[in-house]
Amino acid sequence: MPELPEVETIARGLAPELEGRTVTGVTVREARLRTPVARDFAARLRGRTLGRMGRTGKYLVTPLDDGARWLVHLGMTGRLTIGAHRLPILHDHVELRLDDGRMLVYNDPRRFGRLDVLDAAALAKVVGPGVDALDATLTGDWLFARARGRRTSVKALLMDQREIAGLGNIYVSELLHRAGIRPRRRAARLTRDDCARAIAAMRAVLDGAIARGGSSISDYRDGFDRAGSYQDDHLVYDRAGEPCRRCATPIRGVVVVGRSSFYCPTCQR
DNA sequence: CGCACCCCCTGCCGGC
DNA sequence: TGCCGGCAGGGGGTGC
Repeated sequence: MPELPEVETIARGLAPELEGRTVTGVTVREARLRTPVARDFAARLRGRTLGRMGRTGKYLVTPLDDGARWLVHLGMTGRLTIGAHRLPILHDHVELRLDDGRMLVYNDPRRFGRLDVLDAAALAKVVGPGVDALDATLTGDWLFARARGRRTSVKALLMDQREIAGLGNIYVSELLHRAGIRPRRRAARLTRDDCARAIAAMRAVLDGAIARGGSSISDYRDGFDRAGSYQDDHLVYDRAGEPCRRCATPIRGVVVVGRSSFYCPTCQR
């Protein structure tokens, strides 16, 4: 579910609420996430004061006062919300109580997410080498260089978190439409100009989505349990058969490297 | 190396 | 109406 704009929205919303707060209690109700919650998770978080929550790729990262980092990945259906104390509801797997009387709840029906407390070295391994999609060093020339000699599709390259961290299925479809590039195009066949347009489109799409609080297709909610609205601005994602908003050609839905993909056969080549 | 395919899970939707 | 198959925004592993 959550890609960069959704994770960024959560981080921006929760950071000022959490900074300086101390974790007074932790309850792990269900540890069987995709990566199981470690046995000492609660012990490593309890009593810690939280620093400023940030985002790298699709990970939420919060520094702790002992030098470790609290890490959250939302998988497909994870939600991390702050609010008044309440009784647990279905799929409330982890609960953090704060010294201001509120609590943070991690709810995740599919349990594909991850919660961990890691030192800097372990965190770097988990997060991987990918350059964050909003990093200013990403340029068309950078992408052009990374695409040289690659036999894979442009879609697979852009979705590869070891290359660019933060893009997922929705935003790759959206940015490729704006850049005029079909998702199955071989990465190595991108021109320098294609790459420049792709990077510019990526920034425009991500900035637009963040401004709208992310896309809420079904599950996504921000840190205050509010939906985003960028799904109303989608030009191609999940619009197979509907008219292209630029040229009215029916949008095509195809499968590329195992993921549903959407493009306009007229606007994209 | 790249990809198809499998897995992890629950929920929802469309077809019958 | 009810059941069942297919599919879903993520990521990791295997084997060809």
